[in-house]
Amino acid sequence: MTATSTLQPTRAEPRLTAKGEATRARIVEIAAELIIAQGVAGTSIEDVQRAAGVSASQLYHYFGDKRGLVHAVIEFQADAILINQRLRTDRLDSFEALQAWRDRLVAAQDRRGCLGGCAIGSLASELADSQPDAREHLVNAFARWEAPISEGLRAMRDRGELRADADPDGLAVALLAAVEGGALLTRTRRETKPLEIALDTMIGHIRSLSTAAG
Amino acid sequence: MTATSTLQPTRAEPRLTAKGEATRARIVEIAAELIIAQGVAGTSIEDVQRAAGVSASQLYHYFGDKRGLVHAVIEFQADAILINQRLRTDRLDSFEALQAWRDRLVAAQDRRGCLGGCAIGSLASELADSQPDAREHLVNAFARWEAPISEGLRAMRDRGELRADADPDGLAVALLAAVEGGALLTRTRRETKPLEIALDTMIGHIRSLSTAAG
DNA sequence: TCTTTTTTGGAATATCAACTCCAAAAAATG
DNA sequence: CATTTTTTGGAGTTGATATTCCAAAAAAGA
Repeated sequence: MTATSTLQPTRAEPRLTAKGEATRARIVEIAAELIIAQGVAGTSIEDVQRAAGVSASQLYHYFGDKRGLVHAVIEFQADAILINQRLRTDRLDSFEALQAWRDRLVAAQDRRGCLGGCAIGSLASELADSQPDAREHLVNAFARWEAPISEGLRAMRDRGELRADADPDGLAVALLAAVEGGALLTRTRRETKPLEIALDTMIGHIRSLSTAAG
Repeated sequence: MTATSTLQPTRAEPRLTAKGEATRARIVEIAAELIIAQGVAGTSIEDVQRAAGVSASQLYHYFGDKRGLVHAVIEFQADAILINQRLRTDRLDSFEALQAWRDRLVAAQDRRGCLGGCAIGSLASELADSQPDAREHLVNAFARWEAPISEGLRAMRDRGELRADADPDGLAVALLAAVEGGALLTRTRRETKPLEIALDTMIGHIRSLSTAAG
C-alpha cells in the first residue's frame, strides 16, 4: 500500500481472482512497454489489446477506462525505477554507491538505444498539465524516488563525509533534475553523452562538498 | 538562415506575398501557444483553425500537413527561447549575467503558473522518438541554445575568472540539463522551487570553479 | 450440485481528426 | 487591362479510436 494523501484507487474494483490478477498485471506490463515507446496518446487501447492478447471488455473490466490504465502504468513505472536502480536494496550513501547508480542509469539508456527517456519523466511531460489525477500520481512517484537519494546524502553528511552545510534535500532535487534533463537531451541526441555529463557534473559537485582530501 | 546539415524546408513552398507571410506567421504563433498548453497530439488542426480564424485550406496551403506545422512551431519556439532569454543580445559571461538569466527563467515559469515546462523540452519529449525529422530540428534547437551558454563560460575561463580546468562545453550541457529537468519537476509539482534548486545548485557549482576569493 | 461472481469474446457505436477537393476572391504581374 | 498566381472558404471523405453492450465461459462459493 503506497497510497498517500489524496491518492485513491481509481474506483472500488471488484476483488480479483488469482487469474484476474495475473491478466491485469500482464496488461499493465505490456501497456507500460508500449507507452514508453509511443507515449500515451500514441498508444491505442487496441494496440494494448493486440499486444497483450486480450479483448476490449477485459481492459475496461480491469481499468474502467484509458485513464485508469495509465494510472496503473504510472504506479508500475514508479516501482520499476526503484527496483532497477536498486534504491530499495542498496543505500546511496557513499561516492562508490553514487557512481554505481550513475553507471546503471547510463547503461539503462544505452540498452534502450537512448529511446524513451525516463519513463516517469516522459509521462509527466505528457500528462502533468492536462490530467490532474495523473499529476498527483506523478508527484508521488517523484517523491518516492527522491527520498532514498536524499536519505543517502543525509547519511553521508551525518557521518561527516559531507560538509555540514551540504543540503541533502536540495542536492537530491538537483540530482533528479540532472537525471531528467540529461535523459531528455540523451533521448533527443540519441547518445548517452548528455546524461553522462549531467550526472558527472552533479556528482562532481557533491564530491566538492566532501570533507575528505580535495 | 539557420539551417544546417540535413535540415531543409519541409517542401519548396511557393513564394508568399506579404499578406500570406502575415497569415502564416499568425498561424504559427497561435499553434505554438496551443501546443505548449496541450501538446501536439492534444492540439487538433481544427483547434488551430478556430483560434487563428483561418480555414482548413489555409493551413494545408502554408504547411502541407500537421507535421509541417509542427516543424514551423519548433523553429518558432527555438527562436523565442533565444529572444526571451536575451541570449542574442546579452552575453552570459559573468556571474551577474548567469544570475539574471536564472531569474528570468524562474520568472517565466512563474508567469505561466508552472504550466507547459520548457517549450523545446516538451516537444522533444513528445516527438524525439517517433518523428525523425522533428528530432533533427530539436537537436538543432538545443544546439543553438547551448552555444551562447558555452561561449559565455568560455569567455569567463579565458579571462581567468574560472579555473583553467573548467570545461565550458560540459558545464553548458549540465546547465541545460538542469533547466530541462528543473522545468519538468516544476511543471509536475506546480511550484518553481525545483527549477530554482536545480539552477542554483549548478550555478553554485560554477561559482565553486571561480578563481576569485572563495 | 446449484448459484453467484468473475472473466472473457467480439461486434456495434459514435465521435473526432487529418486531410482532400472544388471553387471563388484577391492580389500580383506583364 | 488581361492573365497568372496566391489566398481563402467550406463541405465532404476516410480512417482511427475510445467506449458500450450483450452474452457466454469459467471459476468460486455454499
